[in-house]
Amino acid sequence: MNISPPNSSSELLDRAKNIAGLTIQQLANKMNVPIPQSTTHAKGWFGNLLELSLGANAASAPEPDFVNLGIELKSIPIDANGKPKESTYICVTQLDPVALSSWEKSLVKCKLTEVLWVPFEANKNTPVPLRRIGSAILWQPNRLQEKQLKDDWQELSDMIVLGDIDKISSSMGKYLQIRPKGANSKSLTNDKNQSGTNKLTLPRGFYLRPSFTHSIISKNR
DNA sequence: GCGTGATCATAA
DNA sequence: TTATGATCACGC
Repeated sequence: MNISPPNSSSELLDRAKNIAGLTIQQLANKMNVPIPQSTTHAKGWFGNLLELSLGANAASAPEPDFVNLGIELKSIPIDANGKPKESTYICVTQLDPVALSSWEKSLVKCKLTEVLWVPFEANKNTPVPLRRIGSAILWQPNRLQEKQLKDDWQELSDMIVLGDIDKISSSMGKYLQIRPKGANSKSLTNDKNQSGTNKLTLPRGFYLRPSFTHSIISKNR
């Protein structure tokens, strides 16, 4: 089942409203896709189902899911109290001096310009098919939120530019953190920011802490 | 390997 | 219980 991209943000919101309240089973049936037995080996499965359902471009390119609208789609697992269970992956940590030169040019800002958050139940006691999809929230960072992200981004980016990427720990950053993002701990990627010759390092990505995403999905409903 | 979609698993 | 560091699957 193929769904064309929405032509406007309101059309996108309408589509999201139409799937709110459905169980994962119901949405999977609607899209005619099988539900995995376990999410252990299908970690991004629900995110992909959501993309299909709303008509996102299926390309795995470093750009928003709805290119024409500049909107990124994020599914977010929440517990019974509506709190995010996990941090939210945003994008890879680019190890390129140009990309790290300013917040405005960063992939993080590009991805977080406007986001459609789709919360869903993820209680471990609820079988995956019975978990329900929540009400989507179309969000743009306010001035405070953008400053919070920018400050963390700046601090972390400065370290990378200075060649201190191996000193970065996930505990750094109040709202935005950097964590490993690779096939495994042996994965390597080229760090172009080292002084002198290039050096290989662990690939990493930017993530939003649960406290930040919680403020987004709780304030708006 | 890179970038997408993320969650898992264990240490703290 | 929470968060860090590790890992899974896919297209190219």
